[in-house]
Amino acid sequence: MRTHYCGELTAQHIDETVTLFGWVDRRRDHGGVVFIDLRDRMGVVQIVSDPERTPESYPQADKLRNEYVAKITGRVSGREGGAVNPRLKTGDIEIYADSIELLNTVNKQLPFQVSSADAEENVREELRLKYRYLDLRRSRMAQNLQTRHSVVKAVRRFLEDQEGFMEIETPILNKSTPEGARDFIVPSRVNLGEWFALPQSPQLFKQLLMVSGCDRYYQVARCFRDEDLRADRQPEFTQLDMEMSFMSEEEILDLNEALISHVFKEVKGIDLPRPFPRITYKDSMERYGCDRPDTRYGLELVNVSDVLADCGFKVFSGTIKGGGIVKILPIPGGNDVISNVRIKPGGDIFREAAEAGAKGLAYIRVREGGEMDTIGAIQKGLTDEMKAEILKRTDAQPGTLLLFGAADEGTVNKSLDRVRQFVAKEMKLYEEDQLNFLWVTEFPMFEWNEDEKRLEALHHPFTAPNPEDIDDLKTARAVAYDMVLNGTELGGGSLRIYKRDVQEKVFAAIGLSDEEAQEKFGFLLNAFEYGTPPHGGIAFGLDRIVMLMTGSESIRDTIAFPKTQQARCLLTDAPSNVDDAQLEELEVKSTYVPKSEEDEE
RNA sequence: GGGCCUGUAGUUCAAUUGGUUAGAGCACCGCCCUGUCACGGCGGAAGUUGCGGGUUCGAAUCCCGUCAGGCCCGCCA
Repeated sequence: MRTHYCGELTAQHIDETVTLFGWVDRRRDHGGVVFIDLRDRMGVVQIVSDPERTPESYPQADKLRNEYVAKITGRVSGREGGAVNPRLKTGDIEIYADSIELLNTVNKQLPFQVSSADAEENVREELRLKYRYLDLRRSRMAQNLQTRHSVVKAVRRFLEDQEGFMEIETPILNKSTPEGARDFIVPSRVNLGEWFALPQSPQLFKQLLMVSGCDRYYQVARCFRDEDLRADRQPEFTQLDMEMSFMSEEEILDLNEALISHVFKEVKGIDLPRPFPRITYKDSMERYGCDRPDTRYGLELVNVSDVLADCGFKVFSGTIKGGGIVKILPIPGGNDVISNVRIKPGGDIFREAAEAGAKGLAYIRVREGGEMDTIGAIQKGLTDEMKAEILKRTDAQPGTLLLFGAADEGTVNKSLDRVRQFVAKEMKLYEEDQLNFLWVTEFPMFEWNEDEKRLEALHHPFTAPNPEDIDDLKTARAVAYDMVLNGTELGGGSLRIYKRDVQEKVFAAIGLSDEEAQEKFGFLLNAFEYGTPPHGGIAFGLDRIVMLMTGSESIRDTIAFPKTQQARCLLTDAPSNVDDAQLEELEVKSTYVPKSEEDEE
């Protein structure tokens, strides 16, 4: 039996006889003495074998190669003087191998090097995913899985042991819901011609659990969305899903700050300052142009529409008269860092703005004494009063570069937000290890969907409207909140509607007829008739949290077996064809025609 | 659906910008070496340059198509 993990041995174990199981991370053969770095999921320890001190094990030690699997029994021995390896956690000790049992060999050339000594080498992700079992042996990925586990463990300890939450599983086979992302659908053999959908979130079930009196529910919940993939989006992902009854918004935010603080303390040893700062959605859009601002740096946007409404520069005044706005992104020190070439068409900063829909980027360079250096048309079009007001509002100092966005509000916000993030990254305005948490609150209930010419729930249609705004639902604020870390949304939630009449009004606002509402959500409306408690909740993206905590660039590096951007599993080659017999039994037939055959017809 | 990037030995990268036999580190195989820890030394094997077509006296390099992977837009309540 194994007595210890390789990576956990220390000087405390000196003179103990231990039995280890692991993989050969590296082998150094000196012709008489052989050193083997044996690795398991806890780390690496050095094994020593030579013909004089360990004659029994030496012939076996000679046969070991990279990634062979071995059982090793031996005595823990302290290292002395220069033999100590301070770079290794187990570097104070080594094991003299009394016996080495070779349990399995590697029979093919390894597709890439697994050893932690080669960790800095960037192996193609395609290969890593095909041989994921080898990739997960590598130290970085093994640590990511460990961190993920530690986060979940900390969440469970906090919610269950300190706060009385209960984990309850909700169904994977569900009724398909309209609104939101595309569903993955599953045919029912028992009910031919009918379909299940995989859950996009356990939203309705967790609300029904509140009706059931479960009071404080959580779940480590797998969710499915059949949409295109990104670095931070997989078709199946994991949410830390919570719902609680009889709690105010304030109490829910406080509990969740405590939860996240607990996780960072347990997993990273970091004490987060509390309470987390808050900003309303409205303020966030005004000051940052987005609803999940990165607050590690300033660069706040300044609205100058009222100042420039009547200015002589037609691009500004015309835009404002046409219902648009003009905002400034002031960049202190930007004059020295950002050349005109980069702001004009063809430049990298222009491109950032243009990709968000901006047609151009007007600019003013603030010089000594508040002199403004800019193109003639702006110079002439602005009065001295306007210039003074701009300097005042932007608090611009000599050296500050003012970038202007002039368009409809959405385009201005989107483009200046992009430029703001781009510039901050390039000017290194923040430290990589900074952690700026933020609550964004008071999201609007709805936004206008131009394509479908109707209101759409911004969060989801079960979100409670702010009681102050109940008279005009269409423009109402919701009691909804997002937790943001360094510009990434970690999670979001809301108080929920728990009265039938309010829920019906919200369905009506998004254009659901009574019949549709009844067909899709009748069970929920019905439940509201039987004593539903006031309740609310939140859901965190576990993959994203782990991504940020491990410094990963993609959530794929936090998931054991992720899909590629084409939504394929390179390891198992899913998805794949199924037998005709399987389809016949389900009375399902594919109408898909491969592209090549289409052309032939 | 769209834009951009990548694909060369098992692997990570080169290849003087279209010019001789496509090179190097690590891995692999063999020999040597008793204190290394990215051990060292000597030698060896290893390539349909993703695939298909084209331009050219000549293509890893240029063009077209295609496949795979990645980043982004759309999409993701």
